[in-house]
Amino acid sequence: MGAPHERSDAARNRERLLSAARDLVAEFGAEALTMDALACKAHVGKGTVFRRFGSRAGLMMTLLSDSESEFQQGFMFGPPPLGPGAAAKERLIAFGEGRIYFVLENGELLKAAGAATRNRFDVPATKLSHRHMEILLREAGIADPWVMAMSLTYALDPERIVDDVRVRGISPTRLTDSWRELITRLLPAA
Amino acid sequence: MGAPHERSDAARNRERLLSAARDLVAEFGAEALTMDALACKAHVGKGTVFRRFGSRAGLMMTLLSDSESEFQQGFMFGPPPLGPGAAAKERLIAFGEGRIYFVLENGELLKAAGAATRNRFDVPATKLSHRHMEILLREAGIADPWVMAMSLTYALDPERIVDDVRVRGISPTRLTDSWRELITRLLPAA
DNA sequence: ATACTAAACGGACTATGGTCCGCTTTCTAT
DNA sequence: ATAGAAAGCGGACCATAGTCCGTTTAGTAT
Repeated sequence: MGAPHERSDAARNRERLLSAARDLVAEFGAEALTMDALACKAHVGKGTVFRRFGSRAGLMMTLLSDSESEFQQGFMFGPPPLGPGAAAKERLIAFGEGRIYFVLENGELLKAAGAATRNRFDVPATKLSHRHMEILLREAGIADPWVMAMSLTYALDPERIVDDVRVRGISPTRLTDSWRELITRLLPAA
Repeated sequence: MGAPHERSDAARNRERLLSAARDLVAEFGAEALTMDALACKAHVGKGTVFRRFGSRAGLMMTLLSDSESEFQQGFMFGPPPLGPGAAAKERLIAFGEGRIYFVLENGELLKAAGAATRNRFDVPATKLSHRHMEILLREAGIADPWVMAMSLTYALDPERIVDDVRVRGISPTRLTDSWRELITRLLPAA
């Protein structure tokens, strides 16, 4: 990405690693991916894996980045009600619904990305989500949008959503309905 | 606690372990406590530590149980507005405030207890909090109290509260104010 | 083509939570 | 007091994330 050329061996190894990681996730799931197995499958030393991605969480974030930036495009530049053009309340409702389905599709990766991080707020996508909600909440007249956005961020925590649906048997619809009720009550009627 | 006598050696070791654990937490903090160090300090085998507490999370929960049950007493049997006697809205506000201060006092232990568990909802105290809020939300006419209580549970996540205050520099007052705003808007005016 | 340098490499090593299982101790029934 | 059974014990062992550092290699300047 930066100016200084990436060495050819580095580029080759990155491709190998990414490809091997995708294979392993596809076959055994993100939970089961170990850094040793990845290094081995990619025919690369363990040190190389960690230099490239920093940590297991970093690897998961890299793996996520495609679908993630697609979702981000949606709420930042896409059509209303998710994108700009609708009222803050409608956008927040759409955002939460979108996020819930996004998490249910990429749940394993997201959980794995958040788990290894000291505070899960370090996940860049989470920061961006928070900022987005903060702006909408400010627009809607919430007194302390930053803190309120944090409450909502945790309410949409990947672990929470995935476990509600997969462990505790709550249907996605119940989650989105409840989110709608939460936002509807939270924000003053239009 | 059940009928069958606890063997005297088991009882002795439990005391040793608890005492050693409290010492270690007091001196180095809960984060820094390792199971090996605990076993060593208590002059006990590592297997004994795990048989007694099951896991690191289990140990932390045991360490918490005193202050925890005190807080639980407060919201279940204590005086209003925290305890029974006040309106659901007031009780929820008081509950959140109490929980925030409780977490700030026992944050390390709580984080450690939640971290090692598969889903942090496994922490018994968390389950109880959830149930308490569920009941109050039902009383206040929320459509899906179980799910809404889960959203609020995550909004009060120990990791969130501790990191907001200690890492992101948010004052406890801002947290409680925002919680009050959240509940006030969420629940219909009395 | 050669020599040089900075980047990249790899895998042994560490830290730590958790498991396993053969040995020891306590309790109880006789 | 003795023997047998059940509970408890301990520490070697395993899995896995992450670090360290001596060695190799790709690019570059001459």
